[in-house]
Amino acid sequence: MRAGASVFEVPPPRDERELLSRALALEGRTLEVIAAEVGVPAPGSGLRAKGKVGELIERALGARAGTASVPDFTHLGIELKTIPVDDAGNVQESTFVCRVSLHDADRAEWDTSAARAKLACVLWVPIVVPRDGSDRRVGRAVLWRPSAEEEAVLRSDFEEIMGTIGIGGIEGVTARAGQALQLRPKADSGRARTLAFGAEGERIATVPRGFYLRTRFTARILESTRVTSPTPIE
Amino acid sequence: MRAGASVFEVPPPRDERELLSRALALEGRTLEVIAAEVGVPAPGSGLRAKGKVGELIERALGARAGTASVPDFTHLGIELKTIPVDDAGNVQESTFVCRVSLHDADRAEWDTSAARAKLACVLWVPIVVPRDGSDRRVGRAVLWRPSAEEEAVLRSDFEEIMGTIGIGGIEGVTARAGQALQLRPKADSGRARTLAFGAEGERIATVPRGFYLRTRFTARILESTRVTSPTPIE
DNA sequence: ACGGATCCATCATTGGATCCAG
DNA sequence: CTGGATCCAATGATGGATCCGT
Repeated sequence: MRAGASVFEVPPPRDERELLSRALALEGRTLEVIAAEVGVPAPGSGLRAKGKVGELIERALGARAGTASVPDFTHLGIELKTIPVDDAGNVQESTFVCRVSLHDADRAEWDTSAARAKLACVLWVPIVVPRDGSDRRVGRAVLWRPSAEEEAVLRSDFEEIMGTIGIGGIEGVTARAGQALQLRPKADSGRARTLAFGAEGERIATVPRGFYLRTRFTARILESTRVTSPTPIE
Repeated sequence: MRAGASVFEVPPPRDERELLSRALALEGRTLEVIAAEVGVPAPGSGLRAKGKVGELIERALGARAGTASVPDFTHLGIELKTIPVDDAGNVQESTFVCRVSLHDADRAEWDTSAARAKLACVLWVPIVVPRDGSDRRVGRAVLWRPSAEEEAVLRSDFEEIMGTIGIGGIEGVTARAGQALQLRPKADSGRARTLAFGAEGERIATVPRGFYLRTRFTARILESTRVTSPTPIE
């Protein structure tokens, strides 16, 4: 217990096994309980809490959220993502992946992209949000690496979207493009602007964008490892 | 040309081939043109036209719609269904199959049901409804008989729904039941009533119901024979 | 009441906008 | 400006209601 360090601070996990085992140990605990254990105020529900949950779980697993420029478990090559699910385990939201640089999209390649690096290995920690408004709890964590099929879809989406941006078509790209990966605004407001190029090569100012995983893509990842299978015939 | 008969009257088709060939020949024609050819006023678009389109196509194919108690192509064992689709060929609506007798549902069996008979062989005639409001046209007709898999789904839905009604559970059956076949009101208004039985065997008055095919089930039937495949990866 | 269907208010989905801390 | 995400108004899907002619 050194001066200046919280008595509750969790050390970084030494390896993948330790990280996963810690994450699995959180299953069933409410966010309030976990917050108390790591010594931070409990994140409020709803407003004023975006991003707080992710930071709480990072801290609980030893990522020392918000204290340095080295987030998540970079030393293990693992990305942490919390993901809201309902009582039945259904994924409720899309997942932010990374920002997209619009001004040099013509040189982007999937194999060397930030998107691919972020998605190479993800520790998914479901946050169960009960419909009746009772306390949020942690669900069963899943450590995921894309299958060949999944990566093929991601690559295809990436190339389609970046290709369109690369030829000056950013203004024609909506969140409807992409089976798994989609492009959406990533800014504090719709008035934020960043540099891009138009169809004639002219400089244009447009809202910053980021890649997101569609809800249904993440849903499949979590379903494939769920204990009770809902057997969807359709 | 006999007295009393329309000069435009189409004779009944002699066989399946002739019927299908006539239906395929309608592809691309607008409803207005077909109406003029068979000598009836063009069905209005939207309101005041429910059912009119089906009767127009019946007449154009030789079913003599609305003139007798023998509709469709009973002599060939073929049911005609017009089905609205958008410009891209996407099915827009569910399809009425038949009314359901609620008071003797406990004795109903799929093999001898009106629903199975109606769906044994269907000539689907797509009606293309352009989004821009331009004239409706006939699409490419499809003659369909359920595959073993399709019939298994239909049978399962039928048995589940009729089973529930049979034990007095009609008031618990909503249009959410059934993968392919669903039960919905079939009446001129929500105040119409017919005889059924409740959970204690008591007589109850409830809104008349009918079987309908879900939009997505019909969509698959038409997709499976569509020339240009949209390649849905998901 | 039956047989031909479509209409439309309500619910579910989701694309685009936004929130917070460092 | 970045990394952590959720919010919510507008669009889409569909369950229940309805329309017409015989």
